Amino acid sequence: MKLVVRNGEARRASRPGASRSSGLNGGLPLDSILQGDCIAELSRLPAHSVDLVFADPPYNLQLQGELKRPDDSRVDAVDDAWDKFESFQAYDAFTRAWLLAVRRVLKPTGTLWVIGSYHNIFRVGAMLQDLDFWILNDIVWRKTNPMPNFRGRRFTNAHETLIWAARDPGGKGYTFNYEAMKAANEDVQMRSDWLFPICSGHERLKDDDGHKVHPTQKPEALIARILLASSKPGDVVLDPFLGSGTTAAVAKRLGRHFVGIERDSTYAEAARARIDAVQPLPDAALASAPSAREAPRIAFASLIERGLIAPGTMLTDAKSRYRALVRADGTLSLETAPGLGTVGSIHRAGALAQGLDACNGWTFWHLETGEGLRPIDSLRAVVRSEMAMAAE
Amino acid sequence: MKLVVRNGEARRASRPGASRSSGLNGGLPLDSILQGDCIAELSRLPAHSVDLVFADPPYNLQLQGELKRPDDSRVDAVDDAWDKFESFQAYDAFTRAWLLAVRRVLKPTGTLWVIGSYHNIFRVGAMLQDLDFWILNDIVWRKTNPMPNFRGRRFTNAHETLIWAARDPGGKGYTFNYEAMKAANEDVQMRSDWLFPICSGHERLKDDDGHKVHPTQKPEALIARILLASSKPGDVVLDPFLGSGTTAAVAKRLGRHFVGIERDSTYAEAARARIDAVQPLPDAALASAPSAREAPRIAFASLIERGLIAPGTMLTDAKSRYRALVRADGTLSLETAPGLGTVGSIHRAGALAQGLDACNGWTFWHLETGEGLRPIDSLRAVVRSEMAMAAE
DNA sequence: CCCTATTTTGAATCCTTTG
DNA sequence: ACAAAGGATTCAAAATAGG
Repeated sequence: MKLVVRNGEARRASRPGASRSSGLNGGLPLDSILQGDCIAELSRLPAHSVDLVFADPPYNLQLQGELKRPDDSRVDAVDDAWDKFESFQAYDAFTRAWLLAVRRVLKPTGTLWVIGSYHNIFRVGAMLQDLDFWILNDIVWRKTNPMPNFRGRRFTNAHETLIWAARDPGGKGYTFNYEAMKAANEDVQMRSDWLFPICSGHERLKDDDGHKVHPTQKPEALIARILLASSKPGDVVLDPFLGSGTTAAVAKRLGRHFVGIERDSTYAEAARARIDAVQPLPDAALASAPSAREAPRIAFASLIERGLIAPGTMLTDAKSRYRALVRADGTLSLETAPGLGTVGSIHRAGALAQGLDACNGWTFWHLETGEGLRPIDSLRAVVRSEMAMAAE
Repeated sequence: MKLVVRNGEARRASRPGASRSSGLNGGLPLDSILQGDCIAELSRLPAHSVDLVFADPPYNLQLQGELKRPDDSRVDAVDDAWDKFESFQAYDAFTRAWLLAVRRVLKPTGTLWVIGSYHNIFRVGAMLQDLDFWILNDIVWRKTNPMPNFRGRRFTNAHETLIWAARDPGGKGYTFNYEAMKAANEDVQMRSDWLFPICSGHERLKDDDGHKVHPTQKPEALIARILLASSKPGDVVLDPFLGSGTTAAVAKRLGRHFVGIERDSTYAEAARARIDAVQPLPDAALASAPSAREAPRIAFASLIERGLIAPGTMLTDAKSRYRALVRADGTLSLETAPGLGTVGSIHRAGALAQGLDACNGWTFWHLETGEGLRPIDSLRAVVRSEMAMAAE
């Protein structure tokens, strides 16, 4: 029997536009929790319908009896039935099954995130590769406050590993919000090692007796970085092992749709209540950092058509080593190098001038103005802002 | 044909006592490089004779085409034949074969370290588990200066992964120098995430043309931490993929025996010359740190790891009344006071020397430089600024 | 010699759209 | 499908060059 727990808040919070509304979407039950076995539930969903999967599968911890702290108190370890497997073979078969099911529901441009520890992550990673997923990064979550090693027989296990993979070999077309990640990291590229505290305090779900609802609840900050890095507002995020609902709660807050699958009714119920209480961020707070890649393309010729630059104008590079003449059709003619191959696009001409294979002509070529040399890219910016004004 | 390259310096530097002398030891060719295929060479060695294996196998990078930097310069990729495999299956078969061969030569109490990237480490880790090795930790080497992601399509790949495993399930009896690691880490447990620069500068081996001898030479600081953490002086350290000889050079410096296996004659020859030039540290610099639970906080070891101060260096106070020897694990050994309790952190050693209860070792101990005595605190400032740069 | 500016380089699975 | 073209993209540290 399938129980679909719809989230009322998610519906109320939905914004206009088909891509942002909740509910059934081509057979995909948006913004809801499917209670049941993840492989069975995944197989009911339409193929190629999900943008991002985040999976926190059982770690298969294989703990050897109970662990005590130096003061003889007992460590509350993960000993739930769902984390037990008879053998590595059994764990591999389970991993293979859910990965294949995930693969089917993923869009061709979709990506998968999996988190694990050394107990299981090597098996998951190898299986991913065997199934022709394409690893994009492995990410290390460094914990600011890990559990110490009580016996003093190993290094403090202070991290967990995430794998980020595209659905298909050579994966192209996936979402990576490079500029946003860079901006969030002091304007240098975001690295593969992330630092976050473990989930505790108010964020940690507790039952009426004050016991933690789920033994391995992940911090929202970790999931938020994942969604902000590799999905867009309105995307569909699926979590096949929803647990306490962190993925869904963060997805809702960040204006992404979610589909959660959870077998355990206690977890599913706690997740539903948690998600209902989430207030989505306003659109303005979700606007992504401007991406040069996604900006509309402008043909150099259109600058001429708009009168921003006249045919016959001479362009130079920043150090005035090369010169090129602007022609009426939007091509450049190199002044210095005579003969064939001296005419071409701004990019081709820049490459030819320097003897390189490639060149971004927008930033290479400059125009003499009253205030000195300026890159022709500044003219492109003028066109883009004019287009933006006209569109409103 | 087997060529055994014996290292003369290693013989001359050897100390009295069977466990520290070089040469054939029950069939184990100590302190030498075996030139040949690692599986063939391993199978010739006596079983259960090695304490520690460090392995840096081919990563199977599977690079697609050439990559250029934004300035159009070409990235010098690892495209050597030894890194190419036909398929994951072929790589797995190779991995299985060398792991089994390593397993045979390891003592029952021996441990194995393997380093890799996401291209291969998941397969290595899964195979380790399949072969009944027992994973103790996975360790993340965070690079202070990784190569950036030039196309802005992924997170900067800023780390590599190491797996530390015992030979047998439930592994017992292995060496872990807990106290030394803790003392080297500001008196808190050493974590599973380590920060080191990549190998460059003077440490990087270059040929007569100034080209790097080996494309993937590892930093000595990384190997030193491994040997200091998980081996004892006099132990036998084996590297089945010796390459430029980092493992052997560090082992010799730290008073461990080494056995290196390398197929490529150019690499083997470069390694031999490198190892010959290594001066082993004096015994006094190697004795293990005392198990003092309440040792004072120090970060002194990081100066050693970063090469700002060499093990074996003599420190004095500002008026040159007391002297102490710097040891590889970051502790000091007082020269004047014989007997027990003369080894400890820089603070403890300073207090002991003066007969006081406490002492700030950073300002007490000085280093002779060309410009006179300088407090070691001036070196800490260097590390602090580096760490501040690397921290998030 | 020093100080500053520029160039080089490192285990990398590194693009997208149009025709 | 494939080929061609547009045009977007780098951080830390060491080595080298210039003043």
